[in-house]
Amino acid sequence: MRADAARRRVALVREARRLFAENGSDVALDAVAEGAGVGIATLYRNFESRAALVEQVGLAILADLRSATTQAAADLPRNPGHAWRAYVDQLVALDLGALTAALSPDLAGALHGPVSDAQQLSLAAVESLLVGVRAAGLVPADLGALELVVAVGIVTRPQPEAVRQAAPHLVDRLVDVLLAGLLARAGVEAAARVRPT
Amino acid sequence: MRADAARRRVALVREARRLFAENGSDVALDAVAEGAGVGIATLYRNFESRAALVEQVGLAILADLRSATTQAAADLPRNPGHAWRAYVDQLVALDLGALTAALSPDLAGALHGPVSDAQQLSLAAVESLLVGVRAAGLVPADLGALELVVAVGIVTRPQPEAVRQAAPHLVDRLVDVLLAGLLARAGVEAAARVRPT
DNA sequence: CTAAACTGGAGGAAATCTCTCCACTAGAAG
DNA sequence: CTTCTAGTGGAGAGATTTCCTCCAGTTTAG
Repeated sequence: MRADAARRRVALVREARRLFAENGSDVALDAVAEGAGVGIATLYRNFESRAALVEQVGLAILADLRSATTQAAADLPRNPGHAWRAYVDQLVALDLGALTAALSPDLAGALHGPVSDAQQLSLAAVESLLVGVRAAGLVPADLGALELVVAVGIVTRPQPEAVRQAAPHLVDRLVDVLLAGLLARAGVEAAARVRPT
Repeated sequence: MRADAARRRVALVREARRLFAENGSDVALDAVAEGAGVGIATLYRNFESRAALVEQVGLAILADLRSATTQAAADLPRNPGHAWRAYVDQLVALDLGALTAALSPDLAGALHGPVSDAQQLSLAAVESLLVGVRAAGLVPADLGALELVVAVGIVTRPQPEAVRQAAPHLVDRLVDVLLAGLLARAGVEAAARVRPT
């Protein structure tokens, strides 16, 4: 494959990811091509169907999720509180909204196949990270990996311009409050363990 | 106006509200008419333009918001914790997602006019409710009315089927955790007031 | 420099959406 | 019950959007 062709392919996936996260996966393919600065023909040559493009976007996001998670797992023992907070911040920047909300209709048909495999790997990583996080008392015992990922996806789904303007930094605050809430719940559990009824 | 005509008009607004909340305000008007069980011509006779329909949906939601808020304000003195919780649960059932997320692009042009007036009234009501809620130590002092409304809108925006299936009851849990987080933050503030640094 | 890989975007086909028109249905007043 | 008229539904023309192919021309690698 020629070098410039590969570059264009990457640009297409990146732009598709951006647009999917912003508007859902039903964006016009023409818009993806234009946004990536390539002709529409190039898109169709690289991705046989819309589903193929969606799949690549899904894989890219899952790969990022997995690497962020491994990183956090390595940092956790040193400073649990800080590592956990930094991890969640990374998740926020990850277009999980695109994965869970926008892509899921298209990915539903791909319950088997590479996306599903990548998803299992990533979720397993998150789950094993959560073992340490729970032990550190940062989240309640019943917080699951899938639940965490979907929750972050919901909170960070991009909002229309008017909303962002009406309540700037709202997402950051929401994340702060959520983390505080998880911590509080973990605290309640711990107290119950120490002094059982 | 004939009685049956009025009934159809209401059905149209109700169906539009449902569909806007579910899919954003760019639903096909044909779909709204069909969902309401009336012909497309009836829709166009009642609402001159798409914007007129959107406006009515906005007014309906804002009216519900306001009445829920007044109700809660009346209940608050008797039992703050319970009233606050019940209020938030009501907000969750209110299609605020439709108001903030789906409608805002169309409503942006209506910055003056009936929708804007209704919004100011409703937000003023929420603000005055929050005075009591803050005093009861249930939320931090800097939680604003608009922020609360938009936050609930974000969290309750409807999710695609696949997401709902992957993590059922997630929205309920999110709301629980959020309330716990707000409470915890309010607690921190209170502690700081008692024992200032 | 040459061959082969690769490109862009015009444009036809297909789908979708908007909105009008008018023959008809069914409330309401007497 | 009859009559008058406000109100109805849905076909379909026209406008818009999206999909996808085709090929003359450009760019890279060797």
